[in-house]
Amino acid sequence: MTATIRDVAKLAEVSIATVSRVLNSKGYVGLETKKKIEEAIKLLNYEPNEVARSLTVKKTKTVALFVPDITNPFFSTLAKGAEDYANSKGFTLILCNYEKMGGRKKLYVDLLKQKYVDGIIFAAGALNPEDALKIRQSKIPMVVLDRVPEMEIECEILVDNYEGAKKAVKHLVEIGCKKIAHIYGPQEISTARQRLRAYEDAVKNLPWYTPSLLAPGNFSIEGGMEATKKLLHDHPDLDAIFAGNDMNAIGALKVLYRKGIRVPEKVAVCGFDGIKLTEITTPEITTVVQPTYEIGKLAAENLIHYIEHSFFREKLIKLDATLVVRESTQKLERNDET
Amino acid sequence: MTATIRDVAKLAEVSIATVSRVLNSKGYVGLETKKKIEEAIKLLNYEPNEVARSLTVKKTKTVALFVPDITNPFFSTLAKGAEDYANSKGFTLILCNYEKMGGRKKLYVDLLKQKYVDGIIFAAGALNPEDALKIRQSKIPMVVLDRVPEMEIECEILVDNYEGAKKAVKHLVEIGCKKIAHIYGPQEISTARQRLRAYEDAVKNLPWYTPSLLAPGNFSIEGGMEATKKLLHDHPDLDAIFAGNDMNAIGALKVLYRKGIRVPEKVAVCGFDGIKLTEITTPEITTVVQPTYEIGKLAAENLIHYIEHSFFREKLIKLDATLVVRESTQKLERNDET
DNA sequence: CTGAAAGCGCTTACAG
DNA sequence: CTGAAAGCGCTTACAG
Repeated sequence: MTATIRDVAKLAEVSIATVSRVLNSKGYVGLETKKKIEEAIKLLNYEPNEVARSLTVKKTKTVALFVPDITNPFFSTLAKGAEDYANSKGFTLILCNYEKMGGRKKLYVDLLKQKYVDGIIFAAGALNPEDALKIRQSKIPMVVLDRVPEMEIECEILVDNYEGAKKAVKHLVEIGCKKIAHIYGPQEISTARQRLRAYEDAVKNLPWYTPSLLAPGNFSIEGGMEATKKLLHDHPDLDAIFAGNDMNAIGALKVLYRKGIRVPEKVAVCGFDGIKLTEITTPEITTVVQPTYEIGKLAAENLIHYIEHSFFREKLIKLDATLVVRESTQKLERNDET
Repeated sequence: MTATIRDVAKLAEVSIATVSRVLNSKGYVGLETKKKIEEAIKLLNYEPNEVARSLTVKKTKTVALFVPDITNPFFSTLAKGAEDYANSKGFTLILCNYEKMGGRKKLYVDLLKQKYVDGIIFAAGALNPEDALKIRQSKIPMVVLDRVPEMEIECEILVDNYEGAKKAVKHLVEIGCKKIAHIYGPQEISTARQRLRAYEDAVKNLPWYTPSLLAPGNFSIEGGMEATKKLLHDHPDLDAIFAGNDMNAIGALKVLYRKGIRVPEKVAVCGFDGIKLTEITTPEITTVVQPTYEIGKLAAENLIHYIEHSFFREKLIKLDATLVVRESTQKLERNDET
């Protein structure tokens, strides 16, 4: 049916070992024989069988990406960054959603190991220590886009969530907000913890601060809506919401709009992540932008570098998040005209 | 290192052939021997090597999903539907973005073939006849979520875009719109063509209709913005926009808002697809909802059924799109109170 | 019911 | 510079 290396060898009148050498440009091959072999390859339209190759070299040029939910724009752009790079290197990317996967997660990793997946990228999210350990034991190289407590990771890519969040809260203070609430994300996720901590550090000594200005938003639109309702109920006079992520901010915006509370005049809103959606809402949302596509790309880049050279180029990559001010916090500042 | 079938055989004091039989629950195996083997497997923590297995059975329990852009919410929820199902069947899903892939597309398919990918799902988008043919020649089974001109596809999943679009335009007419523009999508995509045709059929005999009420929007937010600007320029009196997809509608909304044109009072807006975003904008967008997650799931389901049984359960699956009326077209109807 | 042997399509020392 | 042979870890007829 499809040609094999044996067919090529026969046609070129050489051994399969020699064909293999030219295929992998490895070891010496006479110029003449090389020509003959290349012709045969062309003639037969031969393409090496990657599965057979994988069986002997134990590599598949395949990496897996675990995300909590590909449906979240943050993760889909991350995925795109990773996939684009992987593809450019001849790698193939396996998508794994692990939200509420429960026991499946272990199985998934086992399956990947059985398939000789070369490496795994683990995006931020509930990678708890146990899971991490399990994956670690599988010996599959991984890069992690989140801090995993009490565990040495070979390669992490970390965005400075703390500083990013601090910038956001400071900004809100600077524009004159006097009662800033925070919708926090799942506390098993380190980024959510950092953002919360930055908020607390920034406001704990301010006169108006009270812990009831905190509400959980589960990093989702719905969660953001619930949290906002609760916050407004407890603090009708709040004048700003620092949302744990953009989805929360969008939820907040929605509730505020429904209640007829004007943004930013009455309540300013700031998000985190910098997903594209924040540019299309009305008003557009001020947010702390992460280099999301870049993160995905870097993750793939470092992982593939490891796969090909057996060492990580960088052990820890730190990136900054930058505050992008938009309409949702244009409260007191007015520089429309000069 | 890791245990192989040989280790299991040795420990259980049988041949590897017998181990293979219990592994695949295929062929007769004595109860006693089976027990012994199962114990050995447990003891050694043995897990079969899928790559070796693939080499002989020529199947990998892997499917690929081609999408133009995973970053578009429509495709990410489609991907989730496909991945969830694939995973539930022990399959693994490879993500392929093919937007502007150019020559890469062929290579990608070749690569997948070399890797023994069992099947491909091709989402709507620029699957032009040439590409389709190339893929077809690869003999990899595929399900296509789009109409491919002049080509027999083994399994297609089609949403009735024509009827869906018709419902949308009729709705706009019914609420009293007298000058309805349409932002159309890339005409190499059949769904875009169908939506355009439905619009034309619905309005071509109405007195106000003129072809300049059409503008291309490229199915993107930016494209929707451009188109809207152009339409407003040419027709300051237009009172409704039927956008080719939700991204276009979001773009339209944005431009209208910036220009201070109220939606829906002055201009009604209707989208297509039913991505989640349409629920979070202000106003919420009326749209023609496709069963997106379901489409992804059905695609995976039919493809995997084919892979496992060598025939497609259904050759053609037709689904309906339903109009969901929301704020952006609440122009004349008012049923807040009874 | 079970085993020996061939084979899937490659790569990799090892000789020469 | 090139080839014969072993091996990667399975499955699958074929005997028995």
